[in-house]
Amino acid sequence: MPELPEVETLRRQLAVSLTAKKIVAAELLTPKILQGVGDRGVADLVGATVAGLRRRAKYLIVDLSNGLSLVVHLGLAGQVVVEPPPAAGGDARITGGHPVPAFDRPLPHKQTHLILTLDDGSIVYLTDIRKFAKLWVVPTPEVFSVVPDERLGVEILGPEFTREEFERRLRRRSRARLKPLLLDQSAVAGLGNIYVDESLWGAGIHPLRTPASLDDGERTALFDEIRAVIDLALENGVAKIVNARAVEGAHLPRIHGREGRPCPRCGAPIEKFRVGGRGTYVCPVCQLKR
DNA sequence: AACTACTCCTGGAGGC
DNA sequence: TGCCTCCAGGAGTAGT
Repeated sequence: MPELPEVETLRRQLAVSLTAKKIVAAELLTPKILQGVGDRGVADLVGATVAGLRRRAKYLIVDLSNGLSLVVHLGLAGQVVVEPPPAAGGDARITGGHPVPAFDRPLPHKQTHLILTLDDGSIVYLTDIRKFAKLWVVPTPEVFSVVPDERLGVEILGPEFTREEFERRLRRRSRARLKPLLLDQSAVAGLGNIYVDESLWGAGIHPLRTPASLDDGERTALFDEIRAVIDLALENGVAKIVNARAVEGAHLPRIHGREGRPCPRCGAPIEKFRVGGRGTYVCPVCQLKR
């Protein structure tokens, strides 16, 4: 599930709750999620203090005081829960990522793959029902080997995401269909299936259109909508989807996961079809194929 | 360059 | 109730 807004929202919360805390225990319950870079493991995290949290595309980077970094990719169904220390009383769990299993399930459970215990008694749990999540433990200067710029395109929230840079990247793949192009992390980094559908709907552009078919106004609209939908999710809450359906009443998503329901702009029934194997939602009236 | 298929996994939903 | 099939928000690789 987790796309840029979900990972960034999680990063912001973890920055508050983990920074300056020391890791006193680390347990990896599912070894296969740890990716091999050198011989480092989660045991190397013990004794280190969390120096800060960064994000690149959908990767979460936990920088530690001992020169190592823990890099996490939540994949399709990764979830993080931080259980506050018992003494904290009313403090709620911090939760992020895929909402299944329910965040309030007792932890750990059989889908829990990593447990980090901090020196204030709080516990960080990484859960993933599908085991597609990935972890790396690498020296901080080598984080780039996990998240290389040649595989990860322009960062949407960064200063380099300008209209000019976006258009340059569209021009490079002018005959590709927009949906797979926007999903390709090496073009624009951070979008996933939900936010691509939302951006294209916002701009009134059909996912099977190509960059070459867009006029000036459409290119600008698409650029603006990508920023707008990401900002909306960061400010007002991320898209709420459970079992591939939009949660009724949530402000996002507006179109993804809403097959047959009325388009919020024109009222036409939203349609679903497949593009490159991915479930894709469009308003057949607002998003003309042209 | 662009597209498809297949892979890693497991759980939930819907059809019968 | 059970069994079957399909589907799922990511991303890498291989083949056409």
